[in-house]
Amino acid sequence: MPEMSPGAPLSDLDEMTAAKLWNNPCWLTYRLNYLALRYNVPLYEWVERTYGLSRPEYVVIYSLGLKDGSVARDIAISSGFPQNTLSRATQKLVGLGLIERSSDDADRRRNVLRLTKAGRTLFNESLPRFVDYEHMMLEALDETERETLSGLMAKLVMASTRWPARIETDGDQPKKQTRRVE
Amino acid sequence: MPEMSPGAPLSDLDEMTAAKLWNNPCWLTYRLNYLALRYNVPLYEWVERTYGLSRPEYVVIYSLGLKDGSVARDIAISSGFPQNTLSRATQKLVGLGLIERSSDDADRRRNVLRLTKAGRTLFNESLPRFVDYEHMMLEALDETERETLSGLMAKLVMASTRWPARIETDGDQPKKQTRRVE
DNA sequence: TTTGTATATTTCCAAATGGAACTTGTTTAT
DNA sequence: ATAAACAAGTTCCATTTGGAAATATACAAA
Repeated sequence: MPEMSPGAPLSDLDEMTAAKLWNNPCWLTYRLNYLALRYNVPLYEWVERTYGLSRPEYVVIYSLGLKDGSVARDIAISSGFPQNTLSRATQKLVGLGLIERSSDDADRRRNVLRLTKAGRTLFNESLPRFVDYEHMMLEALDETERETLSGLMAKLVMASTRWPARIETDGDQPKKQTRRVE
Repeated sequence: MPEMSPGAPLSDLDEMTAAKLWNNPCWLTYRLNYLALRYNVPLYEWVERTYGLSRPEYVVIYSLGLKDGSVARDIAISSGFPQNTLSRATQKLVGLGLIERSSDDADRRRNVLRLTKAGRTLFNESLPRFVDYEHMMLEALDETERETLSGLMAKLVMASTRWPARIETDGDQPKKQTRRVE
């Protein structure tokens, strides 16, 4: 179990953040969440301010930018947003003329989603902000380190299909004395 | 810019997830979000089911478990939840007898939060689930790789204090043709 | 002092959220 | 074939959320 206690540069972190980073049995997952947050918050705030789109709405645009002609369910699975949230998001984006929806002839339950010209333009125009911010994050590492990090994270992702999506409750004592109060 | 196209084991990923993982200019941040989600969803669902506590409520418990005697603001900064959400969470936890709140005599704006015995018990009892899940995630790596990953993520975290919390809008064209429709 | 600014927390409220039920279409089993 | 099970998407609605204003305290400057 690796542990790091860096010398100087944590001075500008508050004590609790420092504790969560350097003195946390779940070092990996806290760092994952912390770094994800540092990225998501400024970028999605920028999207909201610039285009008036919420995070799930932009996620639809981004997802179709990477793989056009998908269905809402694919976006739900790959993004973690629930289907009804994405249903609302696609409705709004159709209204804005950023995507179009056409039902799949082979299976008419499926609504195939595609970027319109305007949607593709928005994607092309906004993507560099995301890429630039990520590049700035990676400036802390040299090229070799970036490749190492990419490889290690890829290993985790590939292993992730074997991780349980649900944690079972202990069969024994229900132990629910704190449930339901109010 | 590293890129990975692993041979076999992505077969059980759907196509859009695969595109986001292996064909995404923002490989780092998508993997961060993906791995964080894979961890957060099952664990916080388990917490809700087992203790009836929401994610921000449990975050308060966890934060105080790592650093007791903090104030709500420390938890907000280190967790990313807004202060009013944590204010509500602490109120509920006080009502449940899991934490206690006492105003700091030196600065009476500050409400110092501490775990009660029951809160400490809940923390001690639940922590192993989080630790075990993280250990399971790390089984994909050997000890050397874990240390490398820890070090690389620590480098990013230490650099993060220099990342902007807000992305400025281009001074030039306002370009807001998609704002406000409905 | 007094006045102004900053900080910690709470309250207000309009909007977003997501679980569950529902609709429509497809597949499987008998 | 027909019924049951399943799947994609939507709607309903009670709850949660978080931005912004309000409150209370502290600190700094004139």
